[in-house]
Amino acid sequence: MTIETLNRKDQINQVAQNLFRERGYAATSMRDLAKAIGIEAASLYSHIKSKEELLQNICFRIANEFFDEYDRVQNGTTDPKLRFRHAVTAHTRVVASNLDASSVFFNEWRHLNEPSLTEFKKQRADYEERFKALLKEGIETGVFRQVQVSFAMRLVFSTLNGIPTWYRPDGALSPDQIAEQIADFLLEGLLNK
Amino acid sequence: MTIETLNRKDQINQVAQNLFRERGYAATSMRDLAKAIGIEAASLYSHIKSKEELLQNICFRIANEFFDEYDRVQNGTTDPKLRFRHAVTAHTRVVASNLDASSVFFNEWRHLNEPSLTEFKKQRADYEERFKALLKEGIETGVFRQVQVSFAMRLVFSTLNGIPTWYRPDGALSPDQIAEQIADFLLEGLLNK
DNA sequence: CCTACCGATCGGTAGG
DNA sequence: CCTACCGATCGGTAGG
Repeated sequence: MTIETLNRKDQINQVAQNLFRERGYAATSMRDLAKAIGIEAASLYSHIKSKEELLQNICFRIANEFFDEYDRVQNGTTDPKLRFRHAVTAHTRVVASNLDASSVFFNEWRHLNEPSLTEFKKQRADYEERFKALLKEGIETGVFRQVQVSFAMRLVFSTLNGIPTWYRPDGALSPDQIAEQIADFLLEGLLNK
Repeated sequence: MTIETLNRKDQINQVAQNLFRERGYAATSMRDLAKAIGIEAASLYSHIKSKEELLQNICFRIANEFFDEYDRVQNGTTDPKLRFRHAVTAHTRVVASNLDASSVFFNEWRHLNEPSLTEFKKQRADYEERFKALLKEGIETGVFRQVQVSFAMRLVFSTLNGIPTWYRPDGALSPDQIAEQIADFLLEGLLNK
């Protein structure tokens, strides 16, 4: 594999991320993708195997980033409040640094075929369990209120996974800044107490 | 228009809501829809004008429900904290009572064509402004913390609009119960203070 | 990376 | 509500 085809392959993946996010996977044709790159649709298949392979690459790459970043920030931290805060900022960092790909991860995974679909759901459930464990830890140590763990986990992820719907990297807030503010919001709420 | 075709039309709209939610608008064919009902695809067009008309009906019906329910609960309330709480519970009630349709409203609106697309965005922006006004009111009266209004509004809607991803009506919590708990979560946060 | 092409499927219409 | 059908477009392959 030459350097030229490697670069072209990266370009295909990047443009696919953007189109899948903007129009949705099903509404994006391979001809749309080829046109955005400037080649013929048939030429795409010199670099990739199928349309679904593009979706798989996006979904599992982001899944890996979530796990890697989580492990990185949890390493050595024991304080429940800080552990939760680090998990939130790690997740936010991955989302804010991969807006196209994370949007596809959140919204287009249902178009995966088996066995990828089952594997995807499994990894997502494993990741969610990590956040549930953090919430449980915080409640048992009295740091968090007596919330229902599964319910709180869903609300936390709703907040975090909604980031691509409004965050613009050219805006006033950097990824680290929104990560801090989202953590504050989840921990403190809106009330002035 | 006979009673039979009216019922059939309602049935088409209801099944379309469900399929558009489960598979996405673009990935749902008119043949899928017809098959789920038990008629031929061509027969759908005795009751509806086009596939997009189905999407328009869903999106604008839900938009109207959001406005109507908001107006209903705000009527007469002046306390900032209560006004916000009522807005959250009203929104949650509409979502939890229309899980299929509200999912389509949140995720499939981009498939609307002009001029519906512009009209949809306008109505959504108007609705969001109402929540921003409530947040601003709460901050100015010292009830809420000094959060950035636009940012807080986005986080609130992320939480509320994520409901269809996890809420199951056959679960332990009723729509009114989750509405209360979500309002608590948004106001109080996670910390045990 | 292209031209040429494949069978399948799409939203929708004509006519009854 | 059906049969029969339309032109357009889909993901992908053969062969160079």
